[in-house]
Amino acid sequence: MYSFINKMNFYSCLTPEEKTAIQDCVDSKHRFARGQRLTGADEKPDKISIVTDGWACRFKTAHDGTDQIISLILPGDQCEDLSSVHYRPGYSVRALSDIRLTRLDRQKFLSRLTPDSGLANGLAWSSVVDTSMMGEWLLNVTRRPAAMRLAHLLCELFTRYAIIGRTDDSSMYFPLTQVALSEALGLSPVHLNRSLQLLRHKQMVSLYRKTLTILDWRQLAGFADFDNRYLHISGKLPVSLRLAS
Amino acid sequence: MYSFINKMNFYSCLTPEEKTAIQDCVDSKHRFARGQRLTGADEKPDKISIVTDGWACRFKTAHDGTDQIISLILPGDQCEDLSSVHYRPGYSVRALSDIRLTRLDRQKFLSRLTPDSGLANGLAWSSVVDTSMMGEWLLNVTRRPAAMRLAHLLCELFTRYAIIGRTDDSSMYFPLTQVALSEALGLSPVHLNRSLQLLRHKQMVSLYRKTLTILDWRQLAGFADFDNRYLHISGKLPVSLRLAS
DNA sequence: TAAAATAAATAACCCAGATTAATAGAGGTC
DNA sequence: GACCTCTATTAATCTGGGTTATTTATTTTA
Repeated sequence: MYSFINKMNFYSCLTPEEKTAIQDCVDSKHRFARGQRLTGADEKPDKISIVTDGWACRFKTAHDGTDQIISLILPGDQCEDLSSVHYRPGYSVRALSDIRLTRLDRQKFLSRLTPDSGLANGLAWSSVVDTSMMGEWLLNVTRRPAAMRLAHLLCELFTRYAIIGRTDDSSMYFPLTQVALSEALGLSPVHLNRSLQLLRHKQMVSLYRKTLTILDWRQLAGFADFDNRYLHISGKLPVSLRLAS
Repeated sequence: MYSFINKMNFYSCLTPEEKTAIQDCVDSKHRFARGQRLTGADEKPDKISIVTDGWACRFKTAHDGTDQIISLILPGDQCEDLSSVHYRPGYSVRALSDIRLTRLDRQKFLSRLTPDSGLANGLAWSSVVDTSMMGEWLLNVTRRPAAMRLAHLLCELFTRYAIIGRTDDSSMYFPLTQVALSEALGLSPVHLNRSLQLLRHKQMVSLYRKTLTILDWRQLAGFADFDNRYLHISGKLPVSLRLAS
């Protein structure tokens, strides 16, 4: 649960009481294996699910049966928009690695949300960032050529992972298969592989056995035209990542 | 202002007091000519801008200077996410036709937003729908081939226009140039034109002099794989549009 | 109403990325 | 450790959609 509390605390500023209040909302803990579906597009979630370890994604299935990943869920992220908690979300959620998940009691949780609590503020921020990331995702997928698109996603993920304090120097855990990456980027797996080879040959990244290493952040971010402002993290970033673009 | 009140009333249910309260928040009215920029990506809007007549769009500019339209703003829609009102939005807003715009005083408006007012509820819905539309937009742009993509957008727009009561039988005002359409769909103008010709030859639509006519809704919606559930309009739709796919 | 500017339509050619197929690693599993 | 499955890699070929260019409406402006 710390991952979630930390995230809220990052965007806002929680009082100690609020932190324990979140703990009090914990309903249950679960594990899911990679590939398992957590929620369907038609279900209305009655709990709030938070991934505490591992990666998941929201995705939509197209007319031809292929999936488009519309956002990636890292530790501390909710599986569904909080705002959409009453409605069918229109997307499904799937585990991209083995994951641990904590469910919060929706009723209890919402009752904590007095309008100007730090928690409400943190959630509002988090929702702003979600929307903003989705806009950038759209730009990425429609306007950038394949290798640049991949580079941009890697920059985003490394930055997000750094924010939650899980990067190790210039490396990070990276459980996405190339197929998952291709579903996220709207590319064929074959072409995704070609693009990855390109980034490798240019000595920008290394990706091997679920470990991503950024070999040259400046070059990668420049190549990707990565501008982290859309993540709304302003000053709270390690110095090494500030050289963006 | 009725357009906005109607929209809120569609998603929620406003008391007469709430309706006049919205009126009281009106700060100023403006007109903009087609092509004018209303807001930049870096400005924090201190008013809430609502388009009362005409069309606008949110767009982001890519590395190569081309624009990607990320959502279309029809009469009654806000120019910016309400939730992002404190932050740089990350996109710009541009008029796609001559438009009229009403600005609300942000302070006054937000003070009306007691948590369980009909207005707060309407805004929450509206934000859910915005996010949902964006997800579908992403799917549309990454997974559907050009003609289908265009057909899907036309279905969405016709449905949204029907909801706000501005369609005339099977026709509607449609001010988008082919260039604007191509920016929305992530296609080149040339290929957009080819795709439009296809829909015309198949007798699905006619588009001439800013008037779009749906010649065969069933065929168009089927061809586009259009499923209006993502618009969250459930029962409130004219019978003629319910045959969706 | 003529001239200028903008939008639409079409043709010819090109290319980024898709598709198909075949091979080679890696991880699991019994 | 032999077998099976999933993942990654690479090559060969194809195609949807891009690019460039030209012509023909429409609109707008003067």
